[in-house]
Amino acid sequence: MHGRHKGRVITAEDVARVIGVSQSTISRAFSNPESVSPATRARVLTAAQSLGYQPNVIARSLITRRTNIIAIVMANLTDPYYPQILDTLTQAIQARGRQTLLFIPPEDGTIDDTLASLLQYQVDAIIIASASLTSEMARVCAARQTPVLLFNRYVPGVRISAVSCDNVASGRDVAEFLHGSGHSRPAFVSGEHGATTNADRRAGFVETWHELGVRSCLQVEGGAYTFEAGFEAATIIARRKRRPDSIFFASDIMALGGIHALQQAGLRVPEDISVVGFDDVPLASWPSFNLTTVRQPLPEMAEAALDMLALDDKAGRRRRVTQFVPGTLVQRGTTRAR
Amino acid sequence: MHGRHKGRVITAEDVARVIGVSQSTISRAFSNPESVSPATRARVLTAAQSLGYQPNVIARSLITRRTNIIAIVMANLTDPYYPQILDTLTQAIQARGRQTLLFIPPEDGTIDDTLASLLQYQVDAIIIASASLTSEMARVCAARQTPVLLFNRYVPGVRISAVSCDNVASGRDVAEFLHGSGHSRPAFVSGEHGATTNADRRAGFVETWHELGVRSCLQVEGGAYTFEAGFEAATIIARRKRRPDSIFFASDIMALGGIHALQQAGLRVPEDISVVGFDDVPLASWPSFNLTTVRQPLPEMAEAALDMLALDDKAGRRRRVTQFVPGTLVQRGTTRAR
DNA sequence: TTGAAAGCGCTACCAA
DNA sequence: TTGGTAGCGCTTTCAA
Repeated sequence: MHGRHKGRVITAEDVARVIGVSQSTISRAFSNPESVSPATRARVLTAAQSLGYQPNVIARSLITRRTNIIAIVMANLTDPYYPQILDTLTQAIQARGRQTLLFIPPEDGTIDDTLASLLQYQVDAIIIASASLTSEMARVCAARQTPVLLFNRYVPGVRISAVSCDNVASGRDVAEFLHGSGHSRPAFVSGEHGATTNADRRAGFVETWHELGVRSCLQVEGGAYTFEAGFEAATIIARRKRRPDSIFFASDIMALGGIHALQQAGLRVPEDISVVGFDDVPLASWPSFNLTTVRQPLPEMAEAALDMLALDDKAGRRRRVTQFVPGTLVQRGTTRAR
Repeated sequence: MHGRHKGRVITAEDVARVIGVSQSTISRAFSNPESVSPATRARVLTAAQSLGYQPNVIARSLITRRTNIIAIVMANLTDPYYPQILDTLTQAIQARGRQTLLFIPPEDGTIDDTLASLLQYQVDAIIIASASLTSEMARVCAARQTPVLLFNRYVPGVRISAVSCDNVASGRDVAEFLHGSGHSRPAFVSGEHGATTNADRRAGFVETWHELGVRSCLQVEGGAYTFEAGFEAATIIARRKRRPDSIFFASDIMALGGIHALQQAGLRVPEDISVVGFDDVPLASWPSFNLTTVRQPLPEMAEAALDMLALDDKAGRRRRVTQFVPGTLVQRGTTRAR
């Protein structure tokens, strides 16, 4: 008997008529159950069920000024790390009773246009998980009272909320781990140029080796978080006279490309050279890779992000800060003590 | 000067007041520009720009009964094939001026609950790219006039629109290719039990070998589209006395697991045994895998899906059929002529 | 080409 | 606890 009313959508008015109460009562039974007597509520729910009625959340949003929709802006869905982020964030969003609007910005266009069209949808918040945004656009969002948060990155000097893995600390961890297991000739292969993720991982890693008394840390520019970039960087490293005994790649995918290059150059991992990645993407734990890496604390990062957005805080008073969540070194088979 | 009105959101009424026209005119200038004189339209747009006005699409949806939002239901974001689907679909949706609401159904719960909450959001259509749906729920959606489409799967016997790769034909292609390149002892490793994708790939493959006069095609149950399932199936195959000379895995990820198992068993791919996968996920083309596989025509499938949903057809008259789009065999390094 | 007015389905206030 | 009523911001007739 569900909504058999050919084409007509059932409204609260319809339900009200059927059981002889006012439309307001139907509304209250759904949006504020305590304000209706248990008996009435039961009758409403039963009638709604049999008529196939469900509140129209669009109409609700118009008056409450809340859509319960959170936008996620994300390019690069083909990089295996991003789906992980999307999965974690979306599940966290749904766990809080919200829904996810997914935006993939066009490759060429600026993200500002994307954001503008997002704002039309009256989303409650925007989480940007790739690309950045101009300070102009940040101002527009602020004026609209729409909280914006950068996930997995931050923009130094711009006052936008951000949640990121503590990349500096993790870089340190990797350096200390390698040093502690007897390595003394480290190398770092960087990823996307200009990304804070990249710069911070390097900074933590390189500085720590310095503090540990190791003067020279070889640094090779990868240029992108890709298999090919890792491959090429490792090829260069493999050809050096004085080879490093360990390489820290700025991402797992780069590390996998790097390992392939090292093996092609006749080097064994980890016997001849240790390799550490970053992200702990699903592939990293596959037996064929078994990559030592840094796991980003995605669930904690997602929770921190949603907390910062203060979705339930009607006053709209939220902290605008950058929050760093520590990662975890996961030891697998691509490193070994020297 | 963008929307500096502390907290107040700019409405069409505000713009109207500023330039001394009616609110209707503002509305028309945005939703139906031809119905307004060029001069007026220009004034409206200028004023809107400087005030930071943008139409509220929620309010618009309430009256037009179209949200321009399409829901995608997808679990398994960690499997690398699904992000590819999501990416392609979302970009196609955006190219048609719509937005994507992403739903990840809870692992335990039925998809019916998910769909119910989706309908509240008044989405214009629902694309289900993982899991299936009950015929009961299909009826509810039909009553609500919300078109539903299954992507990458179909339910035989249930009248729901569906778009899928032509898995039977691709299974044939693989068989013919292997036969043509001198193989004569084929094996098929199946994936998720009960999935049409799986059954169709097998059917096309096995039947074709029969037609080609090869009686026995070894069939091993993998049970899931996972690395481990492929690994275990290949381990069993490697132990057989009379080994196949080629294995067709129901998915790329399984094939990669299988290759790892074969290599551990001391077999060389493709020298001792050829391997073919399915999907052409990004990893498949990485130099370290270089997997021969079947590429699913995702862009074409996405276009077909959106066409079938007939979003612009106000009459709501849509074909309810299953459409199969042919895939392409991509020859790489895991197969060779015998 | 433009404006006035009705109303989309709901929430929220106030009175009963 | 319930009902009446006034909108939320927009689109869409219908007249002017």
